[in-house]
Amino acid sequence: MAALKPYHHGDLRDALLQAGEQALADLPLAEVSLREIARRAGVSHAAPKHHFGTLGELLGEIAARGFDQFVKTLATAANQAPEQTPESRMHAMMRAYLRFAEAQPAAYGLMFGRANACAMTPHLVAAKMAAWEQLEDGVAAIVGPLRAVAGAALVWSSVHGLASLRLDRRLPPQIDPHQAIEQVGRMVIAGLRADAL
Amino acid sequence: MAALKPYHHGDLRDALLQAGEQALADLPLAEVSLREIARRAGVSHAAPKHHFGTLGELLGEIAARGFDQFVKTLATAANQAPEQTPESRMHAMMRAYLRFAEAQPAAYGLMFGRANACAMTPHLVAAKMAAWEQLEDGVAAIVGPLRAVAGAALVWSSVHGLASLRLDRRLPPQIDPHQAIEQVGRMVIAGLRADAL
DNA sequence: TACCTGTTTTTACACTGTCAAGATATTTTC
DNA sequence: GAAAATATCTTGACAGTGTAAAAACAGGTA
Repeated sequence: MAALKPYHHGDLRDALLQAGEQALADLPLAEVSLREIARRAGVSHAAPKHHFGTLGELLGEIAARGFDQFVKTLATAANQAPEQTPESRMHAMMRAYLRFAEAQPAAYGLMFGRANACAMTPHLVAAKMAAWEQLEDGVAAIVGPLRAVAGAALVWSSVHGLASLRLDRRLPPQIDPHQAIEQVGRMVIAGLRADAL
Repeated sequence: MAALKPYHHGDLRDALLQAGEQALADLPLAEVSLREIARRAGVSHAAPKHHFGTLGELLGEIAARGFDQFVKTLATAANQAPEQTPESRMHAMMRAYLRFAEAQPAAYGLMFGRANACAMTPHLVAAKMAAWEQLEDGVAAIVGPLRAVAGAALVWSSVHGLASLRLDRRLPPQIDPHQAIEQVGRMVIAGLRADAL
């Protein structure tokens, strides 16, 4: 149906998001420009303006999609954990978190990195909240609801720290991140249980 | 002695670094441009070229200076810890780490944030290594040298994660970071000791 | 003096995000 | 169906960026 170059793209909004994700995967973040994304989508450099006011909002929407996928990934990881104890589920989520960061470093950078890049679109706010609540629920299953907030801060901090040090290549070379996540996971959970006593 | 506008600045390299640090403190990172720094130093926009090839190297040098200060700050914090046990010294360093990040968010962002911004100048590499070794020594005093690497990964990850979530305002509002660092510190040290058994 | 070397400015280029105005398609209304 | 209104996309422009090359200037040296 679509002619070779119809004036109206038909689904440009989604095409821009996909082009943006692809660009994020191919290029360093600094080179992902509005014009580059438009180029990849085959439209003029000002075409995104109508669908996303600014570059920040476009990236914000991409980050929001990333969070949606992130939540699903962690949920299935927890559900497929070998033993269905709270601790085992939590450790599985931590592993999945690191794998997600490694598999989609660009999206992860947008989602958790310095927020300069993307704007806080409503979708992004909601998706981020969902991710936090998922984590807090998992922690609450170990330490109880009262200590869930602080415990979630520990879990998120440590895994996020490991992942972001890893992505920024700021880990000393002798550290293998997958080995580290095993030990970090054990220690964090031990720390949680110690505090729950 | 210095005339109002001597053609040769005399100490432009250092003046640029200071102007850069000031700019980092005043403006969001995205607005800290080479030209802005040059403007603040009162020189033409191409003057930095000769002292620092590119913007990345200028920022890299600023980051390196940040690491130098960082190492000193953590060392004095450890030495002033109330009890001079390894655990108490480590907890003091973790608190100092968070305070440093809060006091100098821009420098911290350069030092630990996504590395896109600054180039890996030799000074930066060395200063970063020094910081890591300082941390690893502190952990080794708790868990022994064999487990120091993994333990340091845990400590660095968790504190860096907390600090960066904090700076990016990605912590849910009910969390006070100073309260969190107390609990996170306790849990991390408990986790270290549990793993050391 | 004249020359050489290190700094700084000037000028230029390609690129960016965003805006305003125009062109074109789709939808709505009559 | 025709006309008018609206949504979508393009063109062109502006101020800003990083970086490079060439020109202007200062200081030291012979």
